[in-house]
This record gives sequence, structure tokens and C-alpha cells, in this order.
Amino acid sequence: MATIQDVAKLAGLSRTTVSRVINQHPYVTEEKKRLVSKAMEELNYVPNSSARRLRRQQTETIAVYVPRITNPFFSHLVEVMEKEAGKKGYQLILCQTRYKKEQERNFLELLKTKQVDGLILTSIENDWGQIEPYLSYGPIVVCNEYTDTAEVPIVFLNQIEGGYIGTKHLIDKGYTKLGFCSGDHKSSRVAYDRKVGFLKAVEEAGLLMKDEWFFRNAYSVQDGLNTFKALEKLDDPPQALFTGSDEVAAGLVKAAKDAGWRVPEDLAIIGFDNQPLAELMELTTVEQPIETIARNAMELMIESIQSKRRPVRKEVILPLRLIERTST
Amino acid sequence: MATIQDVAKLAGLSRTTVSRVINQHPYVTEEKKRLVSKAMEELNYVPNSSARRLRRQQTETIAVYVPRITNPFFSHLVEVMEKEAGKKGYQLILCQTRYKKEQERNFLELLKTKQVDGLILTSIENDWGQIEPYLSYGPIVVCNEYTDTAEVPIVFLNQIEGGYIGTKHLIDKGYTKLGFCSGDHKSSRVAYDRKVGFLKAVEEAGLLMKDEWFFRNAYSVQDGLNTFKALEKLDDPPQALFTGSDEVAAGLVKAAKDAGWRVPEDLAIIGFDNQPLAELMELTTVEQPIETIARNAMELMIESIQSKRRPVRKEVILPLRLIERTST
DNA sequence: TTGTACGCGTTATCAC
DNA sequence: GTGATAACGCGTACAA
Repeated sequence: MATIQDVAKLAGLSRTTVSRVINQHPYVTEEKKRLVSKAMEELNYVPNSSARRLRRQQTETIAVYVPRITNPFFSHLVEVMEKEAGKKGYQLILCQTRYKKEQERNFLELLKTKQVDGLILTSIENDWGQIEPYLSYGPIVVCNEYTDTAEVPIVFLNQIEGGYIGTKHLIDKGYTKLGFCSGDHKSSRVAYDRKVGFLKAVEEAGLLMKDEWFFRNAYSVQDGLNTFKALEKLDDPPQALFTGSDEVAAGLVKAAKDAGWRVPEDLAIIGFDNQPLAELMELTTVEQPIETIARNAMELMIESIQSKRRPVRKEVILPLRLIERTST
Repeated sequence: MATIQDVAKLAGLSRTTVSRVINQHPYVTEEKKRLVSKAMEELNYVPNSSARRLRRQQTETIAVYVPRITNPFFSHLVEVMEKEAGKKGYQLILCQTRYKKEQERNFLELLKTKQVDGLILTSIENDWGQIEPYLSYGPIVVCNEYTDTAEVPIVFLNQIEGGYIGTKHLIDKGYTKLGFCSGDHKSSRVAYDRKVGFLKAVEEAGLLMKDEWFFRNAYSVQDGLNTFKALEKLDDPPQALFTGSDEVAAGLVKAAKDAGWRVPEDLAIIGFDNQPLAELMELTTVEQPIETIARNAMELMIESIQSKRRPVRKEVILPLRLIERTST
């Protein structure tokens, strides 16, 4: 493997000059530039990035945390982020926390050991107090999930609004017995806020709720199938169900139909996200502007890295939109 | 940021000893070990990985190429790979080639510039001749896609068999006018071989084929929808359709039903992969053992990195399985 | 406009 | 057992 030294020798110049050519510094004669280029080509030279990283104290790499990449919401987020990062010359390291606190903490070491220039969190497993100290090692941007205390750029959606408009839609359709089904309300602010929006709409309409109409820890198609099994056993099941994702909604629709229920007559179901799946299953759903939040988050990240300022809290809140189909 | 030097000073020892403790070398007194550990903790010291990389000439990072991470087949592959890599202390850099030759070539520089220890390709856009030279910079493993000439470990599925059993199933069901719909047969060996298997079954049964029953460049749900629109216009459409993915099949089923066709009576459709989507849409499909190929590929990769042997061709071929549902 | 010399933080090689 | 010293490959004050 050729080094910068080899190139210098072959070109009959110093390492400095070669380095200047590589990094496009001014004050190098065209002639020497050519000389250097020729030598580089001849030796098939490429700068060693480890050395560069050490010298420059930066890696041009960003870590993105997601619970699982197979969740379509997160894979979409990552797709856009990778694309944006690539445009600016950054790479992405993929970190799947698998909804585990410990796994998330392990990945935090990436920042501490200078393997990456910054972190983008799309979900948060630990308390912010656990994460906050790592800010002294590099910037962190939060995207999708959010917390009140974090002094970092945060890009998120108005999930209270999301919960509200979805629920309002069900109410407008005439359903009076409403169920709520989502992920973990305890640790996830997203799920929590949607519930707030849901309850707001329910209250405004003066509807009654039952404890048994709340279902939690539902993330996947399979969870949707299971949720229906639970719902089916109730003496007084809800007529309509607000869910936290299209996958869960799709699972519910499938299970309901398999059991001979009609959708939406016997059970109306609303999803969240507007994935391709939602169109296939004819799900009414609340659309999230994934590309926009992903792009915004990546821009804020790169800005943070390059400005080297101490991060400040900065909220970017984007709107949601109802898409009506036949499941409600 | 504390360095190894700072730790050494605080502990009253040399850098060497500190390094020995960090890297668990033998021949260090328990007492000094404690001294060092204490100093490290006090200074909140963490080894700088850029320096380590430079010194050790390795990055403990692996690049994985996929066309797009939003394709569920590839996101599943990546999910498993990341998990396996993590177990062995490696990280994953995600590279989306977006089905573009140039994008793929750009990413090859990662290996050349020593940003990663190795490359796993799950799709191949360029001719192998373009990729082969990079083998001198580090190991490459091919997974899912394949080529005849590559002297590297390759983990793949018997796609001829896949095409055959799917088609045979359609024939056994009594369909005689069969269509074929997949990605690009030119560049993708996977698509090509499935077609070989398809034709083999068709020929064995002595069925006739029409050129207009072949549809190509179909990858997504949307492509499935479009394909139906094309099929619908034919004077003599096929009765059953073999497709290269569950997404395409799902799109077809949706479009067919929307147009008032019955599935499978008016048009039978078989998918490929057995994703959650296949269950939801009741698709008969050919199951691929994704986890197994992902795990195998990652193991071969890490083995290649650690053994530092010149790679040899090594095929790992795994079987496929038919899953019957109501779409056929 | 070009070159010299030093440092980035680690680890491997020798001595002792 | 422990420590000095020399790489690893690059970038940049500073000097010329």
C-alpha cells in the first residue's frame, strides 16, 4: 500500500506538497500538481483514512440509532438519512437498540471512543440523564422521539395532534366506543402524546372509556393479530380502534376478517404512518412526513458537527395529515 | 480528552504498561493493574479508536451494500447481519447503491481507503471485473446475489429451484397460461435463475408461452399495481403469475381485486420471500431462509478478515420452501 | 511557492 | 515485569 511518502519520492517533492495537492490548498504550481497527480495515479495511491481521522480528529461518520431496521417506519427514516449523509460526504453506522436500554448504552461508546462524529437517535430507551453526559464527546440530534429536558436539536411531529385528528375522525364517523392500541406509553413520548391527543378528542366528544379498551406494547403485525385475540374475548368490545402503526392495524384487520368480522362495520381500525402496507390493506391512517424529518435531522446533525458549537435545544415540529380509506 | 499518556502519568507508570492493561496482555502485576484501572476511571479515559485503527491497520467495521434499505428483504438481511456483527465486536456501515452502478463503485472506495475491513454485497450492479480489483484491499463476500467468476465466498439460494417449485405449484393447481414477473433479468443472476426454473417447469409440462406474459423491472408494491394495469389490457392475459417478490405480488393482488377480478379464480398470483406482508395478503409464496444466509455471510466475512488469507471461492447454497395460501 | 519538523494517540519491539 | 522508543500515515505551523 502506497503512502504519501512514496508519492512524494516518486514525484521528487516533499510530503507537504503532496498533501497540499490532495487537500486542494492554494499556492501550488500547476506543474507540480500534475507531477503529484501522475505519481498518485502511478502508485494507485489513496489517502489512508485512519491516519486522516487521527490527524483531523474527525471521522465523517454518523451513527443512527433505531430499534429495529425491519420496522418500515425506521427503515424509511434511515434510507433518507443515508442518502442525505452521502451527499455531504458522511457515512452511516447502523445501530439497532432492539428496544433495550443496555444495547443503547453500549452504542453510546461509539461517540466516546471517537468512532463517529455524532449520534442521531430515532428512539430513546434510557432516561435522558443517562445519555446527556455523552454530549461532551460530540453532538446528538433527536429525531421522531423526544424529551423535554434534552438540550439538543430535536425534530419531531406533533403527536398530540396526530392522536387527536385520528380519533376525531373516528368520532366524526359516528363511533362512540373507542379503543386505543400503541407501543409503550411509559418510555415513549411519542406513544404518550398520541394518547393525550386521543383522550382529548374523546373528552371533547363526551365519550365514555373503559380500561379494557386500552392495549399496549403493540409494534408489529403479529402484535396486531394478538391484540385482536384479546379484543375478541371482551364482553363489550370497542367499535373502533386507534393504533400506533400501520403494521399493528394491518394485523388487526387481518385477524378480524379471518374471524368473520366486517371492517369497518363490526370494527373500524385506523393506522399510523401511511406506509405502502396501508394502501394495500385499505387502511385509514395518519400520514407522517418521514422524508422531511429525516432530512431535517441529518442537516441539523451535520451543522452541529461542523459548527462545533455547544448544542442548543431547538425544536422542529412538523404537521400530520389524515388519509381516509375504507377501514373506518 | 484524556490520552493514554495522561493515564500513565497519573498512575506513575509508562504508556506501555497502561496499554498492556487495556489490551489484557500477560505479565502485569495485579497491583499495577489496579493502579492503571483507577487512573483510567478517574480521568474517564477511553482509548481513541482512530489511533488504534491506524496502529493496528484494521477498523472493525464492515460495509454492507444493499439496493435500498426500505426493501423488506434487504432490511431483514441487514437486521440479522448487524446483530451478528455486533456479537463479534464489529460495526456496520450501510451503503445503499440504489440500483446504480456508479453509486456502487463510489462505495468501493471505502475498502480502498481502509475505512472498512471488508465488504458484503447483497446485490451486484457492476460487472465483476469492475469489482474484482478491490479484492487486493480487503475481503469481499457475496450474499444473495451471485456470479460465476468471483473468487470469493458466496452465500446464496438455489433460485432455479425457487423458480421451479413456485411454477410447478401453479401448474399442479391446473393453470396452463402462466406469466412471469420479476426484476431485471439482465444484471441480476437471481432473477435470471428464477426465470430458468420457471421455464424448466413450463417446458416439462409442455405449456405454451407468449412474449407478452413476461413483465420485468418490477420491485415494489407500486410496480405490482402498474403491472396489473399492463396485464389487464392484454387480449389473452395469463391465468397465473409468478412474481419475484411479495411486494410485487401484493400490489398485483390489490390492483386485481380493485378492478373486480377474483383471486385466484380470475388471476392466481404467487409471491417470493414469505414476508409478513405475504401472510396479510394471503399470498402463496416461496420462503427464503434469510436469517441463515445473513448469518452465514457475516461469519464468512469475519473469518476472512481474521484469517487474512487470500479469499477462495466457496459456495453455500441453501434450499427454499413453498408456503401455500389462498392467492393460488 | 515549497520544505522541515512536529504531533495526533496507540501499540509493537526491544532492551533492561 | 517494566519502560524507552519507534513506527502507523497524515496535516500544518513555521521557516525559508
